[in-house]
Amino acid sequence: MVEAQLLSKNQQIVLDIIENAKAPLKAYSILFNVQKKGINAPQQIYRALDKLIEIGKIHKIESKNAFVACKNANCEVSKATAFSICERCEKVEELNDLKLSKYLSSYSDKTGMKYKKYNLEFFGLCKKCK
Amino acid sequence: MVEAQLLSKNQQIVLDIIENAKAPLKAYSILFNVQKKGINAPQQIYRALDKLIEIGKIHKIESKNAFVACKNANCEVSKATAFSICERCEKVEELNDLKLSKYLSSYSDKTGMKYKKYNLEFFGLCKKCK
DNA sequence: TAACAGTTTGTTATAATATAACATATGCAA
DNA sequence: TTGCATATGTTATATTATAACAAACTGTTA
Repeated sequence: MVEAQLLSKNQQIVLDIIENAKAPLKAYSILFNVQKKGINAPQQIYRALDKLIEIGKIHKIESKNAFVACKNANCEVSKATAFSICERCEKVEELNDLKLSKYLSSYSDKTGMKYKKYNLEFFGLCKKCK
Repeated sequence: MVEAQLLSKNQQIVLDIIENAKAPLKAYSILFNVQKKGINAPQQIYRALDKLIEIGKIHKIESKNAFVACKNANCEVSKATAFSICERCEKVEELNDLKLSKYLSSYSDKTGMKYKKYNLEFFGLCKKCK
């Protein structure tokens, strides 16, 4: 059993905001939302984000420079991530498909290079936007 | 048969630089390299990059904000991209694995959402760095 | 040819994203 | 209670990307 990670004050504030958001949040939009709580500088946001990513609590959506909470229970480390992104409404869902993650985690290319980590982003139209 | 796309002057300059580079290039590093050719502003670079991406001549490595030439002959549109990225030396290779691309292109998730496009980035250590 | 639409270019300015550097404070173990 | 790692606060700056507008070029077609 692994201990639950204790978060610092700023880390918890940032995580709460991301977890309660309905869409991926950008760093500066997080910043504007926490200025009432005494966080004033981008550094404070980015430091919290870095830590939260490191321990797997959130993921960065690279194509959007935005951050989402991890939906996979007890995700301690982010090394295998896959997202579904709607190109119209910008809705983002983390995929949780064991078959897909097994396939990709065990993937090795022609040169025999083995991978420790991957990130996959799918784009299309979600149900509502179709 | 599809006609080869004719590139404008700036588009060709930017493409040449990216094609001759051994690693992904960042927009501003491209800019510094073409100032002798009369290109002075980021807009000119980003416009060329946008067009080159649109027609599939180059791809953006999202995790690095950098650009590489497409290695797949006659790639007209970028809708299925996969890269191998070395975390030590930053070497990036475009994967060209028909099995992988078929698997991902035909992937549909539990909700039945179908995807038009994907981008996959694998991270690890390349042969040299292992 | 002249008028036109579409695209590309050039240019200045600014927005958005992210990190450097340094001083101080806090938690906690030896 | 000292020492160390981590977290915080703060100012400044680097990096990445887009807005907005005017001018030039290209290929139609009236």
